[in-house]
Amino acid sequence: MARAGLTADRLIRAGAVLADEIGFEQVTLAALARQFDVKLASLYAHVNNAHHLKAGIALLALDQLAALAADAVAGRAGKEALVALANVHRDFARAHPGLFAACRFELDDATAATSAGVRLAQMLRAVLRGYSLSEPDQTHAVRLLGSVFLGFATLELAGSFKHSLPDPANSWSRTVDAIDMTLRSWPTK
Amino acid sequence: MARAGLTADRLIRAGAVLADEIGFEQVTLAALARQFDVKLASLYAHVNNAHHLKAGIALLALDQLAALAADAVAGRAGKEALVALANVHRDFARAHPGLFAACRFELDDATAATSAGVRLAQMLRAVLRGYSLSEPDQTHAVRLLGSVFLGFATLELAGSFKHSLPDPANSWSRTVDAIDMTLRSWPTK
DNA sequence: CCTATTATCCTAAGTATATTAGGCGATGCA
DNA sequence: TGCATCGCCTAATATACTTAGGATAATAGG
Repeated sequence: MARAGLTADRLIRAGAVLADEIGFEQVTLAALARQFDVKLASLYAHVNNAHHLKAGIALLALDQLAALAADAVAGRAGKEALVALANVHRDFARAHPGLFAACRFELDDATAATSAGVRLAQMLRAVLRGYSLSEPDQTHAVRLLGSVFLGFATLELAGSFKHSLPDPANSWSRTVDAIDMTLRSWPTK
Repeated sequence: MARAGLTADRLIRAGAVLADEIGFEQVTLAALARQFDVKLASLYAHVNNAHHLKAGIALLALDQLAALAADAVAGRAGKEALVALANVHRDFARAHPGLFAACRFELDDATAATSAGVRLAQMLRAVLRGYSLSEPDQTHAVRLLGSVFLGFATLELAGSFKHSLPDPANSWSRTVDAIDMTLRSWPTK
Protein backbone atom coordinates (compact mmCIF):
# COMPACT_ATOMS: atom_id res chain seq x y z
CA MET A 1 0.00 0.00 0.00
CA ALA A 2 1.59 3.24 -1.19
CA ARG A 3 2.27 5.87 1.42
CA ALA A 4 0.51 9.18 1.39
CA GLY A 5 3.47 11.17 2.69
CA LEU A 6 1.68 12.67 5.64
CA THR A 7 3.32 15.13 8.00
CA ALA A 8 2.11 17.15 10.93
CA ASP A 9 2.90 20.22 8.89
CA ARG A 10 1.04 19.07 5.80
CA LEU A 11 -1.98 18.12 7.88
CA ILE A 12 -2.06 21.49 9.59
CA ARG A 13 -1.66 23.37 6.33
CA ALA A 14 -4.39 21.32 4.67
CA GLY A 15 -6.55 21.96 7.72
CA ALA A 16 -5.95 25.68 7.33
CA VAL A 17 -7.10 25.60 3.71
CA LEU A 18 -10.10 23.54 4.71
CA ALA A 19 -10.95 25.99 7.48
CA ASP A 20 -11.39 28.79 4.97
CA GLU A 21 -13.51 26.57 2.75
CA ILE A 22 -15.88 24.97 5.24
CA GLY A 23 -15.29 26.89 8.47
CA PHE A 24 -12.85 26.33 11.29
CA GLU A 25 -15.36 24.48 13.46
CA GLN A 26 -16.03 22.01 10.66
CA VAL A 27 -12.37 21.06 10.27
CA THR A 28 -12.17 17.53 11.54
CA LEU A 29 -9.63 14.74 11.53
CA ALA A 30 -12.08 12.62 9.57
CA ALA A 31 -12.40 15.29 6.87
CA LEU A 32 -8.62 15.56 6.59
CA ALA A 33 -8.28 11.78 6.33
CA ARG A 34 -10.72 11.84 3.41
CA GLN A 35 -8.72 14.59 1.72
CA PHE A 36 -5.51 12.57 1.89
CA ASP A 37 -7.37 9.36 1.04
CA VAL A 38 -6.17 7.76 4.23
CA LYS A 39 -7.88 6.07 7.13
CA LEU A 40 -8.76 8.28 10.07
CA ALA A 41 -6.64 6.39 12.59
CA SER A 42 -3.54 6.91 10.46
CA LEU A 43 -3.49 10.59 11.30
CA TYR A 44 -2.63 9.81 14.90
CA ALA A 45 0.91 9.02 13.83
CA HIS A 46 1.33 12.74 13.11
CA VAL A 47 -0.97 14.66 15.46
CA ASN A 48 -1.77 13.91 19.08
CA ASN A 49 -5.48 14.48 18.73
CA ALA A 50 -8.09 16.78 17.21
CA HIS A 51 -7.29 19.54 19.70
CA HIS A 52 -3.65 19.45 18.69
CA LEU A 53 -4.57 19.85 15.03
CA LYS A 54 -6.78 22.83 15.75
CA ALA A 55 -4.13 24.42 17.92
CA GLY A 56 -1.68 23.98 15.06
CA ILE A 57 -4.04 25.71 12.66
CA ALA A 58 -4.52 28.50 15.21
CA LEU A 59 -0.77 29.01 15.50
CA LEU A 60 -0.43 29.07 11.72
CA ALA A 61 -3.24 31.60 11.43
CA LEU A 62 -1.73 33.86 14.09
CA ASP A 63 1.61 33.61 12.33
CA GLN A 64 0.16 34.67 9.00
CA LEU A 65 -1.77 37.54 10.53
CA ALA A 66 1.26 38.72 12.49
CA ALA A 67 3.39 38.62 9.33
CA LEU A 68 0.88 40.73 7.45
CA ALA A 69 0.70 43.11 10.40
CA ALA A 70 4.47 43.46 10.57
CA ASP A 71 4.59 44.18 6.87
CA ALA A 72 1.83 46.78 7.17
CA VAL A 73 3.42 48.81 9.94
CA ALA A 74 6.95 48.62 8.54
CA GLY A 75 7.98 52.04 7.29
CA ARG A 76 4.74 53.65 8.33
CA ALA A 77 3.89 55.83 11.29
CA GLY A 78 1.00 57.69 12.85
CA LYS A 79 -2.37 57.44 11.24
CA GLU A 80 -0.94 55.81 8.14
CA ALA A 81 0.32 52.91 10.25
CA LEU A 82 -2.97 52.72 12.12
CA VAL A 83 -4.98 52.52 8.91
CA ALA A 84 -2.66 49.91 7.46
CA LEU A 85 -2.82 47.72 10.55
CA ALA A 86 -6.57 48.10 10.80
CA ASN A 87 -7.03 47.09 7.18
CA VAL A 88 -4.80 44.08 7.62
CA HIS A 89 -7.19 42.78 10.25
CA ARG A 90 -10.37 43.39 8.28
CA ASP A 91 -8.91 42.14 4.99
CA PHE A 92 -7.52 39.03 6.64
CA ALA A 93 -10.88 38.25 8.19
CA ARG A 94 -12.65 38.62 4.86
CA ALA A 95 -10.08 36.70 2.84
CA HIS A 96 -9.56 33.97 5.43
CA PRO A 97 -12.66 33.63 7.61
CA GLY A 98 -11.60 30.18 8.74
CA LEU A 99 -8.15 31.31 9.81
CA PHE A 100 -9.60 34.38 11.45
CA ALA A 101 -11.84 32.12 13.52
CA ALA A 102 -8.83 29.93 14.25
CA CYS A 103 -7.05 32.92 15.79
CA ARG A 104 -9.57 32.81 18.62
CA PHE A 105 -9.04 29.13 19.39
CA GLU A 106 -8.27 28.82 23.09
CA LEU A 107 -4.60 28.01 23.49
CA ASP A 108 -3.10 27.02 26.81
CA ASP A 109 -1.02 29.76 28.41
CA ALA A 110 2.36 28.29 27.55
CA THR A 111 1.49 27.88 23.89
CA ALA A 112 -0.09 31.30 23.67
CA ALA A 113 3.01 32.88 25.20
CA THR A 114 5.19 31.54 22.39
CA SER A 115 2.63 32.13 19.64
CA ALA A 116 2.67 34.89 17.06
CA GLY A 117 -0.13 36.49 19.05
CA VAL A 118 2.60 38.12 21.08
CA ARG A 119 4.10 39.62 17.92
CA LEU A 120 0.67 40.82 16.90
CA ALA A 121 0.29 42.66 20.20
CA GLN A 122 3.69 44.22 19.63
CA MET A 123 2.47 45.56 16.30
CA LEU A 124 -0.42 47.24 18.07
CA ARG A 125 2.01 48.84 20.49
CA ALA A 126 4.26 49.86 17.62
CA VAL A 127 1.43 51.78 16.00
CA LEU A 128 0.83 53.60 19.25
CA ARG A 129 4.36 54.99 19.13
CA GLY A 130 2.93 57.51 16.70
CA TYR A 131 0.62 58.74 19.42
CA SER A 132 2.33 59.95 22.54
CA LEU A 133 0.73 57.75 25.17
CA SER A 134 2.46 56.65 28.34
CA GLU A 135 1.62 53.68 30.52
CA PRO A 136 -0.92 52.65 31.57
CA ASP A 137 -2.77 54.54 28.85
CA GLN A 138 -0.84 52.70 26.20
CA THR A 139 -2.14 49.37 27.43
CA HIS A 140 -5.66 50.75 27.56
CA ALA A 141 -5.24 51.88 23.97
CA VAL A 142 -3.89 48.50 22.88
CA ARG A 143 -6.97 46.88 24.31
CA LEU A 144 -9.21 49.38 22.58
CA LEU A 145 -7.57 48.73 19.23
CA GLY A 146 -7.76 44.98 19.65
CA SER A 147 -11.41 45.19 20.65
CA VAL A 148 -12.41 47.30 17.67
CA PHE A 149 -10.46 45.24 15.14
CA LEU A 150 -11.82 41.97 16.46
CA GLY A 151 -15.34 43.19 17.05
CA PHE A 152 -15.86 44.85 13.69
CA ALA A 153 -14.49 41.95 11.70
CA THR A 154 -16.55 39.48 13.73
CA LEU A 155 -19.77 41.39 13.20
CA GLU A 156 -19.11 41.91 9.50
CA LEU A 157 -18.33 38.23 8.95
CA ALA A 158 -21.43 37.23 10.88
CA GLY A 159 -23.47 39.31 8.46
CA SER A 160 -24.64 41.72 11.14
CA PHE A 161 -24.16 44.68 8.77
CA LYS A 162 -25.96 42.99 5.89
CA HIS A 163 -29.33 44.52 6.58
CA SER A 164 -28.53 48.16 7.11
CA LEU A 165 -27.66 50.43 4.27
CA PRO A 166 -24.19 51.98 4.33
CA ASP A 167 -21.37 49.91 2.94
CA PRO A 168 -19.37 48.37 5.81
CA ALA A 169 -16.24 49.71 4.12
CA ASN A 170 -17.48 53.24 4.83
CA SER A 171 -18.23 52.41 8.44
CA TRP A 172 -14.78 50.91 8.71
CA SER A 173 -12.96 53.97 7.44
CA ARG A 174 -15.06 56.22 9.66
CA THR A 175 -14.35 53.96 12.60
CA VAL A 176 -10.61 54.08 11.99
CA ASP A 177 -10.83 57.86 11.62
CA ALA A 178 -12.60 58.00 14.96
CA ILE A 179 -9.98 55.81 16.62
CA ASP A 180 -7.23 58.01 15.23
CA MET A 181 -8.87 61.08 16.66
CA THR A 182 -9.36 59.34 19.99
CA LEU A 183 -5.71 58.40 20.18
CA ARG A 184 -4.54 61.90 19.29
CA SER A 185 -6.63 63.47 22.01
CA TRP A 186 -6.66 60.61 24.49
CA PRO A 187 -8.83 61.65 27.43
CA THR A 188 -6.60 61.88 30.49
CA LYS A 189 -8.35 61.31 33.75
CA MET B 1 -42.48 4.63 33.56
CA ALA B 2 -43.09 8.03 35.11
CA ARG B 3 -42.84 11.00 32.79
CA ALA B 4 -40.15 13.58 33.19
CA GLY B 5 -42.34 16.50 32.17
CA LEU B 6 -40.13 17.69 29.38
CA THR B 7 -40.93 20.75 27.33
CA ALA B 8 -39.12 22.60 24.60
CA ASP B 9 -38.99 25.55 26.96
CA ARG B 10 -37.61 23.58 29.89
CA LEU B 11 -34.99 22.00 27.67
CA ILE B 12 -33.88 25.36 26.31
CA ARG B 13 -33.75 26.91 29.77
CA ALA B 14 -31.77 23.98 31.14
CA GLY B 15 -29.48 24.26 28.15
CA ALA B 16 -28.95 27.94 28.92
CA VAL B 17 -27.92 27.15 32.49
CA LEU B 18 -25.66 24.40 31.22
CA ALA B 19 -24.08 26.78 28.71
CA ASP B 20 -22.86 29.05 31.49
CA GLU B 21 -21.53 26.07 33.41
CA ILE B 22 -19.71 24.11 30.73
CA GLY B 23 -19.64 26.44 27.73
CA PHE B 24 -22.12 26.93 24.92
CA GLU B 25 -20.25 24.67 22.52
CA GLN B 26 -20.36 21.84 25.03
CA VAL B 27 -24.13 21.96 25.41
CA THR B 28 -25.39 18.79 23.81
CA LEU B 29 -28.65 16.90 23.58
CA ALA B 30 -26.97 13.96 25.24
CA ALA B 31 -25.91 16.11 28.21
CA LEU B 32 -29.43 17.46 28.56
CA ALA B 33 -30.89 13.95 28.42
CA ARG B 34 -28.59 12.95 31.28
CA GLN B 35 -29.69 15.98 33.31
CA PHE B 36 -33.35 15.02 32.95
CA ASP B 37 -32.55 11.33 33.41
CA VAL B 38 -34.14 10.52 30.11
CA LYS B 39 -32.98 8.70 26.99
CA LEU B 40 -31.43 10.87 24.31
CA ALA B 41 -33.97 9.98 21.64
CA SER B 42 -36.81 11.15 23.88
CA LEU B 43 -35.75 14.77 23.43
CA TYR B 44 -36.77 14.66 19.78
CA ALA B 45 -40.40 14.87 20.84
CA HIS B 46 -39.69 18.43 21.95
CA VAL B 47 -36.88 19.82 19.77
CA ASN B 48 -36.29 19.22 16.08
CA ASN B 49 -32.57 18.63 16.43
CA ALA B 50 -29.44 19.88 18.14
CA HIS B 51 -29.34 22.99 15.96
CA HIS B 52 -32.86 23.88 17.02
CA LEU B 53 -31.89 23.61 20.68
CA LYS B 54 -28.89 25.88 20.25
CA ALA B 55 -30.92 28.39 18.28
CA GLY B 56 -33.42 28.39 21.13
CA ILE B 57 -30.69 29.08 23.65
CA ALA B 58 -29.38 31.86 21.41
CA LEU B 59 -32.80 33.49 21.24
CA LEU B 60 -33.16 33.24 25.01
CA ALA B 61 -29.73 34.80 25.51
CA LEU B 62 -30.47 37.66 23.13
CA ASP B 63 -33.76 38.22 24.90
CA GLN B 64 -32.10 38.46 28.31
CA LEU B 65 -29.39 40.78 27.06
CA ALA B 66 -31.92 43.00 25.29
CA ALA B 67 -34.02 43.19 28.43
CA LEU B 68 -31.02 44.25 30.50
CA ALA B 69 -30.12 46.78 27.82
CA ALA B 70 -33.61 48.24 27.75
CA ASP B 71 -33.58 48.57 31.51
CA ALA B 72 -30.18 50.25 31.47
CA VAL B 73 -31.12 52.82 28.86
CA ALA B 74 -34.52 53.66 30.33
CA GLY B 75 -34.49 57.06 31.98
CA ARG B 76 -30.89 57.76 31.05
CA ALA B 77 -29.39 59.90 28.33
CA GLY B 78 -26.07 60.98 26.94
CA LYS B 79 -22.93 59.60 28.46
CA GLU B 80 -24.84 58.13 31.39
CA ALA B 81 -26.86 55.98 29.00
CA LEU B 82 -23.74 55.02 27.07
CA VAL B 83 -21.93 53.89 30.19
CA ALA B 84 -24.94 51.94 31.41
CA LEU B 85 -25.39 50.15 28.09
CA ALA B 86 -21.69 49.42 27.82
CA ASN B 87 -21.59 47.94 31.30
CA VAL B 88 -24.61 45.79 30.57
CA HIS B 89 -22.66 44.14 27.79
CA ARG B 90 -19.49 43.58 29.75
CA ASP B 91 -21.28 42.47 32.91
CA PHE B 92 -23.50 40.09 30.97
CA ALA B 93 -20.51 38.52 29.27
CA ARG B 94 -18.76 38.02 32.60
CA ALA B 95 -21.80 36.73 34.46
CA HIS B 96 -23.06 34.56 31.59
CA PRO B 97 -20.18 33.55 29.35
CA GLY B 98 -22.20 30.70 27.88
CA LEU B 99 -25.15 32.90 27.00
CA PHE B 100 -22.83 35.57 25.66
CA ALA B 101 -21.34 32.98 23.33
CA ALA B 102 -24.84 31.86 22.42
CA CYS B 103 -25.64 35.38 21.25
CA ARG B 104 -23.23 34.85 18.37
CA PHE B 105 -24.81 31.59 17.23
CA GLU B 106 -25.57 31.92 13.53
CA LEU B 107 -29.32 32.26 13.12
CA ASP B 108 -30.99 32.12 9.74
CA ASP B 109 -32.14 35.50 8.46
CA ALA B 110 -35.82 35.02 9.22
CA THR B 111 -35.17 33.97 12.81
CA ALA B 112 -32.66 36.74 13.35
CA ALA B 113 -35.13 39.31 12.06
CA THR B 114 -37.66 38.38 14.75
CA SER B 115 -35.08 37.91 17.50
CA ALA B 116 -34.32 40.25 20.36
CA GLY B 117 -31.15 41.17 18.50
CA VAL B 118 -33.25 43.74 16.70
CA ARG B 119 -34.28 45.25 20.02
CA LEU B 120 -30.67 45.30 21.11
CA ALA B 121 -29.71 47.28 18.02
CA GLN B 122 -32.50 49.71 18.81
CA MET B 123 -30.98 50.27 22.25
CA LEU B 124 -27.71 51.22 20.61
CA ARG B 125 -29.52 53.69 18.40
CA ALA B 126 -31.41 55.02 21.40
CA VAL B 127 -28.17 55.85 23.17
CA LEU B 128 -27.01 57.74 20.13
CA ARG B 129 -29.98 60.08 20.45
CA GLY B 130 -27.91 61.80 23.10
CA TYR B 131 -25.29 62.58 20.49
CA SER B 132 -26.53 64.56 17.54
CA LEU B 133 -25.58 62.28 14.67
CA SER B 134 -27.52 62.11 11.44
CA GLU B 135 -27.56 59.26 8.95
CA PRO B 136 -25.41 57.64 7.76
CA ASP B 137 -23.13 58.61 10.62
CA GLN B 138 -25.55 57.15 13.10
CA THR B 139 -25.29 53.74 11.49
CA HIS B 140 -21.51 54.02 11.46
CA ALA B 141 -21.62 54.83 15.16
CA VAL B 142 -23.94 51.90 15.90
CA ARG B 143 -21.45 49.61 14.24
CA LEU B 144 -18.59 51.13 16.19
CA LEU B 145 -20.41 50.65 19.49
CA GLY B 146 -21.34 47.08 18.65
CA SER B 147 -17.76 46.31 17.63
CA VAL B 148 -16.23 47.70 20.81
CA PHE B 149 -18.75 46.05 23.13
CA LEU B 150 -18.38 42.68 21.44
CA GLY B 151 -14.65 42.87 20.93
CA PHE B 152 -13.72 43.94 24.44
CA ALA B 153 -15.91 41.36 26.13
CA THR B 154 -14.64 38.63 23.82
CA LEU B 155 -11.01 39.45 24.50
CA GLU B 156 -11.55 39.73 28.23
CA LEU B 157 -13.38 36.40 28.39
CA ALA B 158 -10.67 34.76 26.31
CA GLY B 159 -8.17 35.89 28.90
CA SER B 160 -6.29 38.13 26.50
CA PHE B 161 -5.94 40.81 29.15
CA LYS B 162 -4.76 38.39 31.80
CA HIS B 163 -1.06 38.92 31.22
CA SER B 164 -0.75 42.67 31.09
CA LEU B 165 -0.95 44.78 34.20
CA PRO B 166 -3.81 47.25 34.38
CA ASP B 167 -7.15 45.96 35.58
CA PRO B 168 -9.46 45.39 32.60
CA ALA B 169 -12.07 47.41 34.47
CA ASN B 170 -9.85 50.47 34.13
CA SER B 171 -9.32 49.84 30.42
CA TRP B 172 -13.05 49.47 30.06
CA SER B 173 -13.91 52.77 31.68
CA ARG B 174 -11.19 54.53 29.68
CA THR B 175 -12.51 52.90 26.53
CA VAL B 176 -16.04 54.03 27.22
CA ASP B 177 -14.73 57.53 27.98
CA ALA B 178 -12.95 57.52 24.65
CA ILE B 179 -16.06 56.38 22.81
CA ASP B 180 -18.08 59.11 24.47
CA MET B 181 -15.56 61.71 23.34
CA THR B 182 -15.56 60.28 19.85
CA LEU B 183 -19.33 60.48 19.62
CA ARG B 184 -19.42 64.04 20.89
CA SER B 185 -16.92 65.22 18.32
CA TRP B 186 -17.69 62.77 15.55
CA PRO B 187 -15.28 63.45 12.70
CA THR B 188 -17.29 64.60 9.71
CA LYS B 189 -15.70 63.91 6.38
C1' DC C 1 -66.37 5.35 34.33
C1' DC C 2 -64.68 3.49 30.41
C1' DT C 3 -62.80 3.88 25.98
C1' DA C 4 -60.29 6.04 22.25
C1' DT C 5 -56.81 9.08 21.20
C1' DT C 6 -52.73 11.42 21.73
C1' DA C 7 -48.49 12.55 23.56
C1' DT C 8 -44.42 11.02 25.97
C1' DC C 9 -40.95 8.10 26.57
C1' DC C 10 -38.68 3.80 25.21
C1' DT C 11 -35.74 0.37 22.40
C1' DA C 12 -33.32 -0.49 18.27
C1' DA C 13 -30.60 0.69 14.53
C1' DG C 14 -27.72 3.53 11.52
C1' DT C 15 -24.43 7.43 10.88
C1' DA C 16 -20.44 10.30 12.15
C1' DT C 17 -16.30 11.70 14.87
C1' DA C 18 -12.52 10.70 18.16
C1' DT C 19 -9.31 7.69 20.17
C1' DT C 20 -6.39 3.51 21.35
C1' DA C 21 -4.15 -0.95 20.43
C1' DG C 22 -1.88 -3.90 17.76
C1' DG C 23 -0.42 -5.79 12.96
C1' DC C 24 2.08 -5.72 8.58
C1' DG C 25 4.46 -4.17 4.86
C1' DA C 26 7.51 -0.49 3.10
C1' DT C 27 11.76 2.44 3.91
C1' DG C 28 16.08 3.38 4.98
C1' DC C 29 20.33 2.69 7.31
C1' DA C 30 24.22 -0.46 8.80
C1' DT D 1 21.05 -7.45 2.34
C1' DG D 2 19.27 -7.68 6.97
C1' DC D 3 16.57 -5.51 10.16
C1' DA D 4 14.69 -1.87 12.94
C1' DT D 5 11.66 1.75 12.44
C1' DC D 6 8.01 4.18 10.41
C1' DG D 7 3.62 4.73 8.02
C1' DC D 8 -0.54 3.17 7.29
C1' DC D 9 -3.83 -0.47 8.18
C1' DT D 10 -7.76 -3.16 10.69
C1' DA D 11 -10.36 -3.69 14.77
C1' DA D 12 -12.60 -2.14 18.74
C1' DT D 13 -14.58 1.31 22.03
C1' DA D 14 -16.83 5.60 23.34
C1' DT D 15 -19.75 9.57 22.46
C1' DA D 16 -23.13 12.28 19.85
C1' DC D 17 -26.98 12.83 16.43
C1' DT D 18 -30.96 11.13 14.12
C1' DT D 19 -34.95 8.23 12.54
C1' DA D 20 -38.40 4.53 13.02
C1' DG D 21 -41.55 2.19 15.41
C1' DG D 22 -43.48 0.26 19.88
C1' DA D 23 -45.48 0.66 24.63
C1' DT D 24 -47.56 3.24 28.19
C1' DA D 25 -49.32 7.19 30.66
C1' DA D 26 -52.33 11.22 30.43
C1' DT D 27 -56.43 13.03 28.59
C1' DA D 28 -60.73 13.87 26.26
C1' DG D 29 -65.32 12.24 24.76
C1' DG D 30 -69.19 9.43 25.30
